[in-house]
Amino acid sequence: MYLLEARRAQIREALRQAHRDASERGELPQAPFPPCVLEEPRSEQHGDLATNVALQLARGTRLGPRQVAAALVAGLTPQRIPVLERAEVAGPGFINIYFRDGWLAPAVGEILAAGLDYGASAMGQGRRVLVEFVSANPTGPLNVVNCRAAAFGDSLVRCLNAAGYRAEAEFYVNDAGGQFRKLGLSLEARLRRLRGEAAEVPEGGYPGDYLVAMASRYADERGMDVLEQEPERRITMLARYAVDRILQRQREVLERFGVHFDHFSLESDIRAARGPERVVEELSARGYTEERDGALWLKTEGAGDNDDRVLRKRDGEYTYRVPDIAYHAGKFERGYDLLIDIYGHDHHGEVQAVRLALEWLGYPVDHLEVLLTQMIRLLRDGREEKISKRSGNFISMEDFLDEVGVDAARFFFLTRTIDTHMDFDVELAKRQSQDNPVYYVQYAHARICSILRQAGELVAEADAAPLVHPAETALLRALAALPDEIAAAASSRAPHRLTAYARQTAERFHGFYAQCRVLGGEPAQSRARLALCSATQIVLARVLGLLGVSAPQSM
RNA sequence: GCGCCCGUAGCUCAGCUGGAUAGAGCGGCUGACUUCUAAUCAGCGGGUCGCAGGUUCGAAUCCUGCCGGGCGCGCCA
Repeated sequence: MYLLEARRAQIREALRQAHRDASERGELPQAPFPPCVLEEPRSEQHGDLATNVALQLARGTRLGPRQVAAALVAGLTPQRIPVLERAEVAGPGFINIYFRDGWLAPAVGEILAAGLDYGASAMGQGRRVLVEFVSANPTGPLNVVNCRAAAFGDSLVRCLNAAGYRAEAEFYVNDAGGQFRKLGLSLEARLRRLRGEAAEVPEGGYPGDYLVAMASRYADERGMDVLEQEPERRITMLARYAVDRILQRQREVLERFGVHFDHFSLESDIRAARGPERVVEELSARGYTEERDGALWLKTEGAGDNDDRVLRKRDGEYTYRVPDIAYHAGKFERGYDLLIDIYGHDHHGEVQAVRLALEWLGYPVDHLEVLLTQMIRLLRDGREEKISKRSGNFISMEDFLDEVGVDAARFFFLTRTIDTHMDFDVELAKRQSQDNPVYYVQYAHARICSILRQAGELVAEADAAPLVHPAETALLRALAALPDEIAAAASSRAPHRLTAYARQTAERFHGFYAQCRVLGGEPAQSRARLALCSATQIVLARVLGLLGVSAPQSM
């Protein structure tokens, strides 16, 4: 158990004891002891930890909160909590708790012992989680929107794993259906133009330049024979070729971005396994479908959706949502305890229908969490640009990474919650990449590495007791908070908390650095500060690792 | 019209699931390098938390209604 957690548990137990004693003496009414939240007050004048339990307990009684607080404070004694300095009632009934100097020192040893595992917890209890994200159509290069989802999803997976879950990352590939066909047709048109025919990219197809380049490459590699094939066959062949190429390129960019996927699931495999047929048969057998106007509908209206949804079109084809449902059914069958989907907010209208279908198929939909990333509005020098593969107009992830850099890009996206509607000006982002806070954090890490190099000796363990300077304790406090931060980032699905934490920790280190000389001082103090530096280096490297950002040894 | 999301400093955004005096970065202004990396530090200025009600000891946070914006509401994905 980490330091802060141990202190909280100790205090909580003492308060519970005090509550029981006071109840027996008749000072407080008999009532269950509420969940007692102990947090770090915003102002250090309010102590090292504070709680509002007394305010909770006083609710619904005739007693004043301060009176309740006083009864509880009586139980906070140095006998029960050796490190306690004092506890007092404050404001409307808060209990503020002050510890003796040096109470944070043990954190240093904890961190040095744990190394880069520091902050890991068993919160997730080994539960298996599948996180699906990006899942971009394999019909064009990835763009900045995918970049945001990639940064978020990848970091979330890392946080979950650090917090005791067993999380895996999955990419779903829509390599079948209507868009797949249109990709094939678009490539065909490019190939024909190459041969001098006046072919046009079909309506709703993909007019982007990347298919022009791909057509030349195709011709070089395989010639034009494909154009003599039967229409359906050549469309499929070309689409397959294009998807393979594009997916390969997507994987390379994601790799470069530090985003790792454990699984790629293909829609074509799901179709080959007759997943869509099975879904439709099962839903129909259970009475959730209806034939109407030559199509087959899922009866979602009135069940939480504002309309019925088509499953099978009049032309006999399945709508995209059927393989989607089959895919999710398959994910449940694969034995995960929790499924997390990360989609763009433009897909949110589809979520309810898929959830309903899965529920009707008997799957535990409360184990399916759908997180929606908000839209990015793309600006270029203040003017709006439409981002769409189909319009062929977008900023590719590759270009973005070329111009802004991997670390700055990841940090940039991870400072925002996924709920913000971002106005994203590429020119501005490029200009500001020099000012990106990521360098502030990395610089702190590099500075520490420099000190440790010069110290020449490895600090394995040290007596951290001499750390009493305000800048030292402020830094210690930040280091001790990492386990809480990781747990919170994982459980609230909010890895962006860690960018704020990283920045704050770096800030405290820079402050410490400016005020406290590490090398060449009094030996005991110097050793303690060296240990503190070492612990800080571990914490920064750990957080940056969870964010997918590099931790340079020098800058 | 209906659904989801957003509205916090000049700009870009946090605000730990209801706590004490609302924060950061950038931009603006002052200072600090013969000492472990100045990509740093110290300081100044900047706010009717969109508006109006409600819930309670206590609201940027929860509820309702408005106003403004984004995205959905395809037999496209």
